Amino acid sequence: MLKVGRLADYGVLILHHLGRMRPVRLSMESLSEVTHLPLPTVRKVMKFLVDAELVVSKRGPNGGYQLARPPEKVNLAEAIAAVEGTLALTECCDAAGTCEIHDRCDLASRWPGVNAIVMRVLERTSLADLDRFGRHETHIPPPLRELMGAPPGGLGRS
Amino acid sequence: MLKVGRLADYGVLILHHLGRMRPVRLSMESLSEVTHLPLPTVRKVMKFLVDAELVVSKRGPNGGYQLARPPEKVNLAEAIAAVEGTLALTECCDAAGTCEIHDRCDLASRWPGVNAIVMRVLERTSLADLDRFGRHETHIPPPLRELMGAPPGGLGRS
DNA sequence: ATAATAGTATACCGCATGAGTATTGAATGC
DNA sequence: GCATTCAATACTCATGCGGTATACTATTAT
Repeated sequence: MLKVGRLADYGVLILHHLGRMRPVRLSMESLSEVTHLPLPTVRKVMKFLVDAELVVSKRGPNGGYQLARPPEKVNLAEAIAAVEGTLALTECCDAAGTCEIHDRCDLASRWPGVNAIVMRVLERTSLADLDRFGRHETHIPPPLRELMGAPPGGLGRS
Repeated sequence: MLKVGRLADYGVLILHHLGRMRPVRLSMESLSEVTHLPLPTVRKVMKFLVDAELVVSKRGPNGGYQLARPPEKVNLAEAIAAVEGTLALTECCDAAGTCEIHDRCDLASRWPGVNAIVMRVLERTSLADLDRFGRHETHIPPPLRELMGAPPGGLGRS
């Protein structure tokens, strides 16, 4: 189903909210309330986000979390990766992949390319870009348009 | 981890192979051998591919499967969807979604937009395009370049 | 200093999902 | 009618993931 796990989804949701609230600091409890997610779940997610340095935390009374960077500078790829680890469409794409067929598979060398493209789509979509997506229209963030307009032969890094 | 299931991966592998062999007809047993996948697994996958009308089957002696369309006309989105059902990054994107937060979620209306873009990337990448992906370079299939509405004359790469 | 606040770290459970397998049935062609 | 090959169903099993509980540590206001 090509899905991102719920926790990662929650992560994006929380990051997005923190982005809108910046630079206000929000406690886990506040986040739990505003997102309607159970507190223990929020706890779990926040740990990932802190480890990934996407949010900064402060303890004590009046502590809480705030987005480490402006929302334009946080992309979906890193948000998802923070929670779920390396993004990999297939095992072939994962560094720690353990596909038994790998050696004899015609596609083992092809999947990473596909993976890279999907990744870039996510990389070039920021938390701020999310606000521009409506339910039915497909707004395309400028950085993405640029990506796809790249000359044949691939872009940038290889 | 944003992954596609193994069965779907197998599906693409098989479709790709059928594409290269077209219009030769291949039995499940042959497919099992050439892909190094267990026969029962191939059976399972083929059912999905037939139901989705991506391959046509023929029974009896000298029966087998062949790709229903030329490989340029079969894209990754439908290949994956054939095995895994509707592609949906999150529950919000799924028609049959049952997200408890949905009503109160800030992003419920935004995810489908992101989903749509990723989908298009997959839609515009055909089985034939796979051959153009090398391990380390990121070739972008022409239909994909065109997709994002790149201004005429194209843009320099980032 | 102390208490209240709030983040940090672990450890556990149960269920849903998906991978893999086996068996039996139906169609085709010689 | 018999060999061949696909079709359909049903089942097991393990893994992963979502969800939860609990105890601990750090910070700061007063």
